Formats: sequence, structure tokens, C-alpha cells
Amino acid sequence: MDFIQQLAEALSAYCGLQTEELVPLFEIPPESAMGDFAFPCFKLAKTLRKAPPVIAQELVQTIALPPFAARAEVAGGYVNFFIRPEAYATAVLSEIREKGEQFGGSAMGGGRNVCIDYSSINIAKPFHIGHLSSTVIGRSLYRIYEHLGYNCVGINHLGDWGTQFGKLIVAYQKWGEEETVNQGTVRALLHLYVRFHDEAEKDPSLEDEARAWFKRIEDNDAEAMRLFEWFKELTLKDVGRVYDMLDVHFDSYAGESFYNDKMQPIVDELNAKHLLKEDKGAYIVDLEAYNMPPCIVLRSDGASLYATRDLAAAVYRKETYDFAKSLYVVAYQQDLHFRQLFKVLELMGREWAQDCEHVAFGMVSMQDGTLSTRKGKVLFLEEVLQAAIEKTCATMEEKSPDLEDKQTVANQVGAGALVWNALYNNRIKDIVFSYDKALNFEGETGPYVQYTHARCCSVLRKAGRDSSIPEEIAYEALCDEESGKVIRALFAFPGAVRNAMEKNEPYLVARAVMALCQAYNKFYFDCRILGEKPAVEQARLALTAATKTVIATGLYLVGLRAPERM
RNA sequence: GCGCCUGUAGCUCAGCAGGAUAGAGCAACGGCCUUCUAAGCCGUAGGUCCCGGGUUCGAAUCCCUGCAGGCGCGCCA
Repeated sequence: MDFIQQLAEALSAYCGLQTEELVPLFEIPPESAMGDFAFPCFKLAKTLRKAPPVIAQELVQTIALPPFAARAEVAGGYVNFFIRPEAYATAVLSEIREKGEQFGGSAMGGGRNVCIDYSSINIAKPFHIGHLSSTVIGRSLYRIYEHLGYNCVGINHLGDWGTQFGKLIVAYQKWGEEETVNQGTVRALLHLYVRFHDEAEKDPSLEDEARAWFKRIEDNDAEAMRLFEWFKELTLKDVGRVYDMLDVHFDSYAGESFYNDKMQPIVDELNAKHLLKEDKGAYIVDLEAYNMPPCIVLRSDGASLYATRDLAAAVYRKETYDFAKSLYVVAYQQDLHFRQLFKVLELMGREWAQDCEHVAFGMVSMQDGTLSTRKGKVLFLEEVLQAAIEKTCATMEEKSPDLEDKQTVANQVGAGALVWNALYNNRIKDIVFSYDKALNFEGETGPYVQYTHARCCSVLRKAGRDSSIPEEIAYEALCDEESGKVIRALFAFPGAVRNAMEKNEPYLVARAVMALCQAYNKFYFDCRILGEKPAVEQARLALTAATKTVIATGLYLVGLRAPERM
């Protein structure tokens, strides 16, 4: 698997540069017919004071090719290296045989902790389509970091504090019933919340009542706390259904209320370090020197704010988990907030502020406008999931009516379509939600990948094999164009995983898995597997087993289940 | 007004730590199931890489000026 490393060593002798300097210069040519790896000579032109094509020519004539390389060709200013196909196949399949579903993983994390704040839902508010991004990006990063040897702490930073709970209590006491709320759960709470805002427009005194009730929560008043805890419990139970459907889990549910008693020390510290400044009655950290608006730490009435709470949370996480990295998977709207937060931490002398990162993602909207909880204009994620599952059921009824346990597979594929759709692009892109797109099962979709996995399983099953790769393989049977492309796609997978971690971009893994599926489906169409000569059949089965294993790993890292039949 | 982000095929996007003829999927049109899952495969058509400068042997990619859109900017979270 270290082809580039060895080619670089061979080059090093010629040009005098260190192997490590040469390795990153290598490229994959745009077409496989041009070679497996390319070395552009343009950068050497200056130091060697020769024209790139001349350097390329000399390189080809001078260097001693490692045994796995068939030949090197000059193409303009490039040297193109051709790897012996059987050497390529041997290297890739051997590594997958050894590592199995750990392929693409490593121990680079060294067991260090990574905190990942994701999903972070609001209590008493619906889990709507807009929460999908944070939930699945965070979960995917969790799995990618773990794959690379980190120990992750998944944190659901619950939005369980704020005046909205006062509003909710007022609404419940005026218009709610215990039974209705217990049955309707979050939907019922949402109705109350929406009604509060409608009525408050006519009668502003309701806002005062709400503030008074919230004050009672802050003061730990028994009745207020009972309702507050009840709302919280209802929401977590309700949302738990969606988390189960998505197979998402958390290590901590320490939310906003958890930090109530942890903010004072932060304020004291800011004060002691002379970072706090009084301004119009409020206390702020002036960030003008850093071209940012001030960070408000205390309101003029002395109450704490979002930033205060997040400062306390950041410090708590460092002290509790001693993280190597702390990620916040939150929409890009909060970009300024996080830049301020990290800057204040830095000013407090917390050097680890540089290990904190806002993993921002784009907005989700509907074709007819943005989502608004206050107006009750939301699309419940659970409804979308149900629709996806129903569509999957219908498809299966048509395509594979005899399948056992259709419901389980439908859940996996339906959820898979949504999750894949949310993770297939660069995080920062805005998404206009459409059922047509989210429930598409053809082309570059989750079901396509799951289908390819099931197809591999089917071939192996018919051959009476499992996904293990035999020691002895007729590698020369894997030298055709189609097999070669599958091998190359498998080879590219580990780099994609590392890259995804470094950039906190799950789509890099998704794209690598997609490329593998496309290569395999082409191979499957062009190359007969079962019933070929034994040596050929066995080699192609081994390639199928390797593909199945890597697709399964990729699906896991992105956050989808890998059904064996569908 | 200031700040952050985005602009590539009809649509959704990849490519952007500079490199070889700018790639996928969807939608459209045409083809492939008496052999391993057709949720698949193949083909056709479709592009002033937002405009203009600059850096470079070389720019979709880096820098600057515009234009268009999204988001944010003191007591919400």
C-alpha cells in the first residue's frame, strides 16, 4: 500500500530532495490509461535549472524502479508510473484481508479524546428536518475519529434553559390538559408554544407572566420544576424514537441547565483577568481589537447569557475530558458566536482554545420559505422518516416481495436515503428540502450504495462464501480494466477517511464509497463471476468480498446500516 | 454600513494545500434483464467554471475590485 513512498525513495536519489518532500507531490492521473501515479516535474525545474520535460526524461532513464512498478513513461512534464496490476491487487487485497472492517483505520488518534457537540436539540420543541444535519454530521465524525484511533465523547448539548419554558408553563396552565400533552407530546407542546405567541401579540402581559414563571424555575420552585422536568422527559422520550430510527447515540446529555452553577467561576476569572468591562449596564469582553463585536457575558439585570454558558461548557469539557479536539457541529449562523467564544477563551489564557472548532453547516429551508418554530411551520423529521420508510416498502413490494423481515430493511434503507442525502455534499451548502430529492433511491444515493453491498452479499452467498479473503489468489485474474478500477477505488479509501477527519467533512468518505460502488457495478456488469474457471471465479469472489467489506465500513462511517438483502 | 459564507451543465453538486482534454448524479432522449439482485449497466445531448484585473511556465483553483445570493452584527439561543 506504500507505492508512493517507495517511488519517492527512488526519485530521491536522482533529485536530492528528501522522500518526505516528494511524497505529497505525487498525483493520480486524470485517466487510468495514463498510469497509476504521476510525478509532475515542474517544481523541480527551478532547483535543477532544467525544463520539466527534460527532467522527466532523465528521471525515467536514471531511476531504479521498484519491483511493483511495470514502467515509467514521460508525458510532457510528467512522469507516469504504471504499477503491475497483480502487485496492486496483491497489496490492496492483502491489507483488506488483514484489517477487515478496520481497513482505512489507524491508531493515529492514540486514544486521545475528542468532544463532539452535535444534534443539541431544544426541549419542548420539535425535532424537525433542520436538526438532521447536525445530528448526522456529528455522528459520522464520531465514527470517523473512532476509526482513526480517537476516543470520542458525543455530547447532546440540550437546549433546556431559557424564557421559552416560562412561556410554555403559562400556555399549559391557560390552555393545556395533562392528558392531551401526554398523548400529543412534543406536538402538543408546540401547539401551546405557537398559541402563546399568537395570544401574546394581543395581550403583552403574557410575556411578563412567562418571565415570572421562568424566574420560578431559576429559583427551584417545586411546581415550576415539576412542569419543567415533565416537559423535558416528554421531549427526550419523543426524540428518542427518532434517534432509534437513525441509530444515533450520545455519551452525555449535559445541556444548558447543567451549567447553571458553573458560570460564576468563569465570570470571576474574567473579572480577575480584567477582561470584563461595564457597558450600558451590561458586562462585556471587548473584542474590537480583533475586529469583532463585544461578547456579552452578563446582561444589565445580572443574568447570564448563551456565551456565558458556552464558556462554562468549554472549560468543563476541557477539565472533564482533557480533549485533543472539541468540535461544535452547529449551523453557520452561529459563526460569530463561536469566533467570539474561542477568542475569549484564548484571552483567558486557555491555550487549548485552538483545539476548539466550529464545524459549520448550511441552512435547511423549504421551497416555500424558512422553517419557523414560533409560527408552527415545521417539518417533523419523524414524518419525513416515515415517508422514506413507506416509499422503501413500496419499492420492495415491487422488486423483492419475497424478502424476509421487510420492515427492518425498509427502516435501514429509508433512513439511509435521508442520511446519505444529508452527508453527500460539502457541509457548508444550504439545502432546500424536497421530498423528491430526499426520497430518490437511484443514482448517487444511499440506497444505491446499500444495494451494491447487498449485491456483493448475494454473489458471495450463492458461492457459499463469507466475506473473508483467501490467502492464495490468482492475482493475474484481476488485471483487466474493470477489476483494476475496483482495486484503485479500494486503494483510495483510507486516504479519504484521513482527509475526512482532517477537514471534518464526512462527504469525503461518502464520495469514496460511491466511487467504489460505481467501479464495482461496472465490474459486475462486464465480468462474470460465478461459473468462470475456478481460479478466475475465486479471484473475482475475493474482489467482491473486499468490496463488500469496504462498503460496509464506509456505510458505517457515514452512518448507514448495510443490509445483506434488499 | 461592517463581518462570515456561497456562485461550475436545465437542476443538485464534485473538482479549488495551482497542473494533463472541467467530472458525476438527477431531469431529457436512445439502448441492455431465458446466466451472479435492472434500487443496475451503456450511449446521446448539455459549460463565457458570475464579470473584470493581477500573480505564475500553467488559474475553476491563489490575490484584488466589482456583481448576485445566504447568514450574522449588545443584553434570544
